[in-house]
Amino acid sequence: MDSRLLWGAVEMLILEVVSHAPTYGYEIAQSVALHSQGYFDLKEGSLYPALHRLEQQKLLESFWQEVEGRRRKYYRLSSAGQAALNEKRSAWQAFARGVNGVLGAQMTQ
Amino acid sequence: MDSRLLWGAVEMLILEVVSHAPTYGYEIAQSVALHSQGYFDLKEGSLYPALHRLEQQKLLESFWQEVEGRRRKYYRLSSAGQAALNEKRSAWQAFARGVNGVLGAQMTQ
DNA sequence: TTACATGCATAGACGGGCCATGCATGAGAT
DNA sequence: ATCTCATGCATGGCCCGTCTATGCATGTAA
Repeated sequence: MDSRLLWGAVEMLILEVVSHAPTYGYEIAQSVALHSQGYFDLKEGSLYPALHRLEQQKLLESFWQEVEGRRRKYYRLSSAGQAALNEKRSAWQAFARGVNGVLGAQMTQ
Repeated sequence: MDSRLLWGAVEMLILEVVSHAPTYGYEIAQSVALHSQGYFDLKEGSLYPALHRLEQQKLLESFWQEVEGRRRKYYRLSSAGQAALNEKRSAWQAFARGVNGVLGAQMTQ
C-alpha cells in the first residue's frame, strides 16, 4: 500500500463508513479493511487523530457507550458531515478522472 | 483540486508523461494539465523537487538543450523508471479499487 | 515599458500518516 | 494461574511531499 496516496482520502473513508450507521473507531478500521478487501489498514495514529479532526470540524458527533465492559466512543454523521462527504466523493471522482486521463485509462463514467 | 489527494501521484504522472517522449518541466506541467482537462495544475514547488527526486533515484535521466534562447532541461525515462511507472500504475489501480470498494462504487475492472 | 508566457530553481511553512508506546478489559489457551 | 491475543481509545514525535512566495532570465505583444 502506497501510504502517500492515502493522504486526503482517510477522512472521506471514515465519513463514508459512519454515514451507514453510527459506529466507533475500532469498527471503522475493520469496516474499511473489509470493504477494501484488506487493502486499507488504518493505523491508530491515522485513525484517531482523523476522528478528532472530524469531530472538531462538526462533521461528526460522538457519544460514549459501554458494551461488555469495554468503552466505545461512537460517532454519527452530522448534516454538515453528510455535505462534506458528498463534496469529498465528488473531489475523489474528479481526482480519479484526472489521474486516469493522464494515464490514458478508459473512463467508464 | 484537493491537493492532499495529490500526494504520491505526482511522480507517477510525471513518469507517465515522460514515458511518451523526452520532455522538460514546463511542458510536463502543460501536458498533465491538458490530459486531466485542467484538473491538475502542477506548481513549480511540487514539480521541480519531484523531477529532482526522480533523477536522483535514477528513474529519469536529464540533458540540457537550448531552444530559441531558452534553456530547457529535458528528461527521459530510464529502464528503472519504466519499471517504477508500471509499479505505480498498479499501486494506483489497487488504491482506486480500495477506495471505490469502501465507497460502494461500481468497479468495471 | 509594461505585461505576460516561457523556463528553471529554492526556502520555509504546513499538515497529516506512521511508528511506537501506553493503558485497560475479556476470552481462550497452556 | 499465567500468557497471549483481540478489543478499544489515545498521544508524541518523526517524516516527507505539496504549496506559497520569491528570484532570475529571455522573447513577444500591447
